[in-house]
Amino acid sequence: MSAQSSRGPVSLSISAVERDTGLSKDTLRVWERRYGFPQPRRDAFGERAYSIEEVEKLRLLRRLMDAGHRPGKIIRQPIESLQILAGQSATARRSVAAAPADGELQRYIDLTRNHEIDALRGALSQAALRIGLDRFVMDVAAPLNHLVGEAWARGQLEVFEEHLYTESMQIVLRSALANIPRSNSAPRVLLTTFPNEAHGLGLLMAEALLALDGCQCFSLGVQTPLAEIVRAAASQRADIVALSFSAVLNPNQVFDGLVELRDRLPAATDLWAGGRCPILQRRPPQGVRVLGELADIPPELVRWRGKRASMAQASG
Amino acid sequence: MSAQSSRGPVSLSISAVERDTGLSKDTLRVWERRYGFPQPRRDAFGERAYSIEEVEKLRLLRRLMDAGHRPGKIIRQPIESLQILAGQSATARRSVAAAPADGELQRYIDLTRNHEIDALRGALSQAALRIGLDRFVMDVAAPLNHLVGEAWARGQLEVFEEHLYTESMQIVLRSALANIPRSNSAPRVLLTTFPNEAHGLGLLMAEALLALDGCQCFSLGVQTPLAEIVRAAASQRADIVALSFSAVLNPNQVFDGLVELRDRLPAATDLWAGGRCPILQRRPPQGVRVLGELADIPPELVRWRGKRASMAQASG
DNA sequence: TCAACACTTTGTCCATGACAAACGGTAGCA
DNA sequence: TGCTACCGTTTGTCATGGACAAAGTGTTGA
Repeated sequence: MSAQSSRGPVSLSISAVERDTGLSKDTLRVWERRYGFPQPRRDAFGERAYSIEEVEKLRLLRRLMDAGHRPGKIIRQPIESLQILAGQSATARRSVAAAPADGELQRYIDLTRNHEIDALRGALSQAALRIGLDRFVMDVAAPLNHLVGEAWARGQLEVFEEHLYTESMQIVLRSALANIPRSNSAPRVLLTTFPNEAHGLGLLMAEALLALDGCQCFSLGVQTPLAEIVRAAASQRADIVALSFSAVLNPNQVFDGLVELRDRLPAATDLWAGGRCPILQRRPPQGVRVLGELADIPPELVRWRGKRASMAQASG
Repeated sequence: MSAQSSRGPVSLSISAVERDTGLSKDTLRVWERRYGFPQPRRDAFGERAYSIEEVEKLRLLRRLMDAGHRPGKIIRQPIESLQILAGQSATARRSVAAAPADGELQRYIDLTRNHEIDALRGALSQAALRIGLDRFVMDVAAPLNHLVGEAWARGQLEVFEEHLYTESMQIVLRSALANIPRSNSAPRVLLTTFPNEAHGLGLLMAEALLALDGCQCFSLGVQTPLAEIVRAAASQRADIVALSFSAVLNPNQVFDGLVELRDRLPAATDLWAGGRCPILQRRPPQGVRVLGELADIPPELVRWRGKRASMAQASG
C-alpha cells in the first residue's frame, strides 16, 4: 500500500515504446498495419499513445522472438498464453544448453532472489578464492549467468534482481582481476562490446581467463563505437580483438557490425566473438572466430600462439 | 603500414550511420532534404549509402550540437572549420565550468594519453588512499572526468582513450567502495541510470559519497528500464532513487523519462538527478531534486534526514 | 531591463508503398 | 530415410513527402 504508485502514466509515445521494448518505430507501425496489434489510441495530436498493457505484451513478444518464435504466429494470442509459452521455451532452452543447477549455484540464485546482496557477494568471493579464478569463471560465473538469464526469461527473477546479481558478480570479478599481475607478453588482446550491448559480465569473464593465461588485456568496457574499436586496435597494436555478445542483441546489427569490423580491421588482427547471441552459431560471419563458450578460450590461445610461432619461423 | 586496414568499406547504410552517429534515421533523411547534407549515393537497391567522410562529419556535427551549436548554422561548413569550432567551443565551456587543471590532474591526463594504464591506475589508487575517498571523489575523480570529457571534445583524446581512462577509474572506485562497510541505516538509496545512459562513473562516485555518509546503497548499474526502476524502488523500499546523467543524452528523453518516473514513483520517494546533462539545470522537472555537483550530496542528505526526523515527530 | 509576441528552426511523427532476406514447407532424388 | 533445390510467405527495413509542436531567436513596447 505504501509503495503504491500515485497513478502512473496512462500511455506512452512511440519513442518511449521503442526505448522500452527495443522494437523499432518502423516495426511498431508495421505490426499495427499488418496484425492489428498493438492498436494504440491517438492523442490530441493524432500520435500513437500505447497503453501499459500493450507495452507489457510487446515486451513479452520481444522475449519470445529472441527465443526463436515468429511474430505472426504468436502476436494474436492473449498475454496469458504468451506467458505460458515464455515459460515453456525457457525450459526447452535449458534442457539443451545448461547442466542442471547444482546446489551451490541454486544457493546463489536464492540469495539473489532474497536480495541478500552482501551474502551473495561474500559467497561468490569465497568461492573464487577457494577454487581459483579460472575454475570460478568457468564452473560458477558462466553457468550462473546462464541460470540467472533463464530465471529472468521464466519470470522467476525481476530485471532489477538480475541487475543486482550482475553488479555483485562484477564486483567479485573485478576485485579478482585486480590481483592478477599484468603481463607484457603476446597476444595483446583488446576487449569490448558493440554500442548496443549493455552486458559487461561476459567481457570480464573473458578478461579474467585471458589475463590468467598471460595475455596483455586492454578492456574498453562496453559500448565502443565500431570506428573506435578500429582505432583502438591500431593504436594498441592489438593481436586480437575480442567482442562479447548477449542474446538480446538485434541479430542483423550483430552480423552487419561484425562483417564491417572484419573489413575495417587489418587482416593480421584476429577477431573473436563470444557470447550467447544465436546468430553467431547459426551464421558466423567470414573471418570471425566464434567461441561458443569460455572454455574455448585456452585452446584457442594455444592455436593462436602456434600460428604466430609458425609465421615467425616462415618469415625469419 | 602493418596496422593498415585491408581497404575499409566504401559506404555505410542508414542504420549503420544511425548506430555510429546517434542521429536517428528520420533526422538523417530530413537533413538531406533540408540542408543537402549528407548527400549519400544510392546503392543498387536505391538505398542510401553514406561515405566514410560524411559519417565523420556527421559525428563532428553531433558533438558540436551537444556543445550547444545548431545544425542549420554549421552543417554547410567544411569539416576543417568544424574541427576548429570544436576546439573553440570546448575551450569556451571550460572557462565557464571547470577550474584550471592543476599539475596532478594533468599528470593523470598525460598517463591516459600515453596509454600507461597501469601507472594511471596505481597513481589513482595511491591518491585515494592518501587523501581519503571522499576528497578523492570530489577533488580528483569529478574534475578529472570533466577534463577528460573536454579533452575528448577538443579532439585531444580519442574515444577509446577515454574508455581506457574510464575503465581505470572504475576499477579504483570499485575497489575503494568494496572496503566501505555496508550500512543498515537510512536512507536507503537506489542508484541507477536510464536505458540510454552508458556512463557509470557518475553513479560510482555518488555511491561512494553516499556510502561514506552511512546510506544503504543499492546499485543496479547502468541502463535500467524505467519500469524496472519503479519495481526495484518498491521492492527495496528505497527512500531515494538517485539517477546519473551524462551530457550526451537526448534532452527530451531525459526530461520525459524523469517526468514519467516521478509520476510512477510513490510521492514519499525522493527522486534525485545528478550529472552534467544541460537540461537538468535549464528546466528541472517538477518533483525532481537536481544536484548540480557531487558536493551537493552531503548537504542534501542532511536536509533529507532533517525532513525525515520532523515527519517522524509530526506523525509520532 | 524585462516580458510578450511573432517568426524560424528542427526533430519527430504519420501514411503508404516497396522489396530483399529469412523462413518454412514440399517435391525430387540418392 | 535423409538431403538438397526450389518456391511461396513472412517480416523488418527502407523510401517519399507532408505535417506540426517545441524550442530557439529576434523584436517591440512598457
